[in-house]
Amino acid sequence: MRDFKHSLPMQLMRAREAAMSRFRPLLRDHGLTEQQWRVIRALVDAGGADIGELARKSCLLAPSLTRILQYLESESLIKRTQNSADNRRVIISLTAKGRRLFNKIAPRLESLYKVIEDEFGIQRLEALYTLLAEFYETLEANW
Amino acid sequence: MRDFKHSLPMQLMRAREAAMSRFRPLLRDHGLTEQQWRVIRALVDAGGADIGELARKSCLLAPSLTRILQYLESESLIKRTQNSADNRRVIISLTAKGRRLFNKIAPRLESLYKVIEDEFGIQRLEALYTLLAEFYETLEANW
DNA sequence: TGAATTTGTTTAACATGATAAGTATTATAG
DNA sequence: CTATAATACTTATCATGTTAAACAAATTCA
Repeated sequence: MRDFKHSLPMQLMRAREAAMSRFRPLLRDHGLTEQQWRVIRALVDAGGADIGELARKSCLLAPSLTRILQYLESESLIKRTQNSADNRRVIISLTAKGRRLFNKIAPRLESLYKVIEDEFGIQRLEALYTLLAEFYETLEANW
Repeated sequence: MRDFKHSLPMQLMRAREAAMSRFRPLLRDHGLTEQQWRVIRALVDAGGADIGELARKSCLLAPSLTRILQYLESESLIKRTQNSADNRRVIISLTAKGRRLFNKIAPRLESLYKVIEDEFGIQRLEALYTLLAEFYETLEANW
């Protein structure tokens, strides 16, 4: 069998962890987990989205997102609006407090990101992006 | 700020999930989670290892590994041996039952893996491996 | 030697991952 | 119309992720 270290899911995980271990402390300093941050960031991008869309954008499963939104709402970082056209749907958006938190964290994360760009090189990073995008598009297309 | 979809940890996660979603059902059919499988596979590779080594090889945090080993031991898939030279260390190894389970699952996973190789192309897959390895080596070296 | 430190592992607590099942609302077929 | 199916979301349950702290055995060092 293939060498264990030569397992793709493993390699992807290691690479991700190498990057995240640099970002997590900053998020933690602001009382956020990585996943809570993904939700906030997706909301900035979308400017309001129903929960299904938010789950796709933030790469979270619906049950996880449900719990995360309960917490973020309790912290007044997000708010819910009912969609009158479809009462099943709930529209989520950031509060002013949520936006302020984003604005505080985003530039610092960006700085950490630039360090990685410098260390690894923008060209190689772009090559990696491209391969990764092609990879999951290939796999999802043929499924 | 960088486009959200253009976030490296996100891309790595998507790619990993695209691959894992093909493997997980098989593992599940055999009553194993992805992480339990990683431990079994690491043990086949190492043929017996203490918990720290096992944690590194399987990319699991010690607390997770502790719980996983408790489960695998309750299923008689692994066994513990005390290291007489250092009573803090516990040596973990597979039981015959554990090895049999590995032998049953491994070739089927390998088949699924080959499908991915065919879809994405071995060359591109190798290129991806190389970039990923370089990426986390760069990040860990400078940390 | 023996107090202080380090190392290997486990426990605790809370958040998330993963699957299945439940609930309410909307869409669809007959 | 209305029984049925599909959709959007939540709840439930168990396993793992993450951090901090506890614990015991080994090491260091005054």
